[in-house]
Amino acid sequence: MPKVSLEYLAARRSEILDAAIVCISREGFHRTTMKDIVRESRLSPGAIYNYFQSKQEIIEAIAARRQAKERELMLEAIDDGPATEALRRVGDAFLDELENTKERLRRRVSVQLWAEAQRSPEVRKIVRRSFEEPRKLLSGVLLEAQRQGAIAKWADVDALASFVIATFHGLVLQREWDSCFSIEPYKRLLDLLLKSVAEEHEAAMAE
Amino acid sequence: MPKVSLEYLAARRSEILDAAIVCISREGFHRTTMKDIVRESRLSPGAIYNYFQSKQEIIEAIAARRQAKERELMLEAIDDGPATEALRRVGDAFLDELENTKERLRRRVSVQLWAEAQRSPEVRKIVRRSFEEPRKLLSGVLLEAQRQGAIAKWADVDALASFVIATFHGLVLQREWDSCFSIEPYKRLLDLLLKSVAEEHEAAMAE
Amino acid sequence: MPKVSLEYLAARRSEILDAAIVCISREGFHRTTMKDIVRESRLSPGAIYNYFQSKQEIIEAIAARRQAKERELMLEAIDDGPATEALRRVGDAFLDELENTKERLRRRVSVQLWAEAQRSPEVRKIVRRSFEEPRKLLSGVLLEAQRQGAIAKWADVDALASFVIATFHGLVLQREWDSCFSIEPYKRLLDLLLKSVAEEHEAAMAE
Amino acid sequence: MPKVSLEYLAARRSEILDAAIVCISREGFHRTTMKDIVRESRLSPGAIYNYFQSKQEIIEAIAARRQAKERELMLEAIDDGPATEALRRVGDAFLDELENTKERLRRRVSVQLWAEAQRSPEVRKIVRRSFEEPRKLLSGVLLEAQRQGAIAKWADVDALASFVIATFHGLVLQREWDSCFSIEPYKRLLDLLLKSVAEEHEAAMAE
DNA sequence: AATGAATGAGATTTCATTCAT
DNA sequence: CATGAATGAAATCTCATTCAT
Repeated sequence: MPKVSLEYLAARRSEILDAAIVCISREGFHRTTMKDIVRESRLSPGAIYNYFQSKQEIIEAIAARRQAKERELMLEAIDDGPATEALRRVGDAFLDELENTKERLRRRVSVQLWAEAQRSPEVRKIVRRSFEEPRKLLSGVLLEAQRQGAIAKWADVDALASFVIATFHGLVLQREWDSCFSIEPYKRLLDLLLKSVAEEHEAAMAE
Repeated sequence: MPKVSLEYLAARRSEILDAAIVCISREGFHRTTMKDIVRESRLSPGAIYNYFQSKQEIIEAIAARRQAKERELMLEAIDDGPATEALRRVGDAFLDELENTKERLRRRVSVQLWAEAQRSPEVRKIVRRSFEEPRKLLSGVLLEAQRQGAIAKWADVDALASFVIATFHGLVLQREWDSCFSIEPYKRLLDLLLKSVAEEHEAAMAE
Repeated sequence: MPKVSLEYLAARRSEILDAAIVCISREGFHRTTMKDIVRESRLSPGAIYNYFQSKQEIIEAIAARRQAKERELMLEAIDDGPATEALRRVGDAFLDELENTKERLRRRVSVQLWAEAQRSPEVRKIVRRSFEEPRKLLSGVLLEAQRQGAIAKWADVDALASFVIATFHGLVLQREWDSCFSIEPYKRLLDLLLKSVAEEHEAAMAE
Repeated sequence: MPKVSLEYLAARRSEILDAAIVCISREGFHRTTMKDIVRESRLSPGAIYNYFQSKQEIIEAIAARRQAKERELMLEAIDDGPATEALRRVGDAFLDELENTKERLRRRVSVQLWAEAQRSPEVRKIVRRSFEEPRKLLSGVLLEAQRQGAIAKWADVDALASFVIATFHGLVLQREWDSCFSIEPYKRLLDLLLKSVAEEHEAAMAE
């Protein structure tokens, strides 16, 4: 029987991850030392190692938590109205989040995750899931929209889903470095694209 | 005055960078040790430090070389025909490169550069340039296309340039992790978008 | 006055030592962590620290218990028959034990005690006693045997006692690592030695 | 091509082992820190790790060097005269060494090796060899002595070799802890044993 | 210029021990 | 007395960098 509740343990774990995210968003994963995380979390090295077996496991946990969160966000956006408008809702949900300060912190960490995924099989597995799962969810709802006539028959909904997600990831990067960044123009171009694939007479994607 | 020619020095520098890229694409920047680069370049630590003052300077040089190369590639694509078709040429040039094996290696390193840019001001400066310069070049040629009537007056060419570049960066990431990745669908969607902004009667971006 | 009986306390102490012996025989003293002992004893760290002030105290207690046990074993063997046959009885008692599985576990720990005695004064004191006391007991009974004429006058019973004990310790080590180990030959050689020192006409040890 | 000669490298390696032996003989293997060895060897941590991959590898190298040295010592003693006297020569060689100050240092480390052999397969392999090889060499020369008639036909030379080695190992331990230790009595008892197995009429070991 | 052995600061991790509950 | 989460000193090992040759 545990001395403290499972909730307590989960909360502590989460606190450590929060502290780690702050550090990693500042200095990157590899320049963040365990000492940094110790300081930020106001715990001791030993305490942290009671919750995570290694520094590597921390970045994996961050990746997993992130992936779960994004999945949730996307499911909410998808289910929150008619399928015909789902893509717009998803776009708004994710794009609006980009302006949120805390979210920007997490997006900085995402870039670190991408870099780490290139060498860590564990992180790669999770990052890969965070690419494929949203694409499948989006594909699914776009297919439904297509059935309902909101998207033209000739459109390739899988490609559309991939395209939209790729654009979003590119925006995450631009948000970081582009000095004159603003969301609005992207929304308009996304809308424009949506309208294009809605038109029956268009045949660009047909084969 | 140097004992060996400047060409010799530049060639050696370049060799070291090539070796470093191989290592970094395998293990990431921070997990790549100087020893790794020494082994891959078949030089000695001392030799490498004759060409670069630090490991950090190596990643900066990689970023700079990369940025110059991309600039060149874009200039070529832009200048290689009528402005009205420039975006298509640029898209093809960059997208086709994604399938090139050596290029994929370099793109893996790009992800490392993005991660490193978050903490190193030097790398950030170069990465930022590699975001902004292509955007300006693209904006310029799109503006020209707009003047020539290939793009509708109401279209925001700056946003369009940013959008296209964002999409491309997202593709670089998808190329890494998405198992069922293929370029063709993206090209079609890009074409579709181009056609949308070519049509006078469309007013989505008007204000 | 204690809340629980002294017997209970002693039993718990003993249980902890048993658990520690299992761990130490597996991984050695220094590679055995308190966590290991906690797991093996099915207690908690705090509980163990109620019975022992430190990990060091545990190894000391093991040494002391071991020493007491050996003393007892030797006293039994000595007192269990005529002095003239005592050495043979002692030899049998200890050698036969070497085949006992549980005893082998303890003998493995003995080797750890020897190693630890080299740096810990406390352990050294006990280990030293476990060398000297048996030697004195054995010397005493051999002297008695000599008085009774079973051992020749010229024989150095102290040296003989030391010699026999040294051989036994060497066997403990061989038992560990020698693949083709068997007790019988040693018993015969011991007998042979005994007969040699029993013969009046022999003068090898005289000077 | 190496910057320095192979001899230089071997000498450095050996110096490190010497330093380690001093430390380990003082504090035992596990209480000896790399810092201790660094201090004693007047090198830096990094330098030591150029010669050994880990602390564990240091103890293994010590074991191996020790084993080689003992082998050499035994071969010398065996070959240095008639087989009929070999056992006496071996006994003298090893026993006399016990009084040597530097050798005592090494013998203390041997005890640490025995303890470490219980958990490290690598060390165990070497320690095992250091038990079995001397036994075989001794058996061989005793067999030759037996052929030459110096040892009775009925004697079990394998057992005799094992017995002698066991006794020696026991002495190493007694040398450490027994306050009134002296070599002479052991030599006499060894001689006595030798004479016993030389006599034809004795039949104790016959079967 | 090139070499590569040496440096040593600093990183990650362990684990004996404590103490609030 | 028991619990087990927390502590933090200290251990092992790494690796960017230097410098005598």
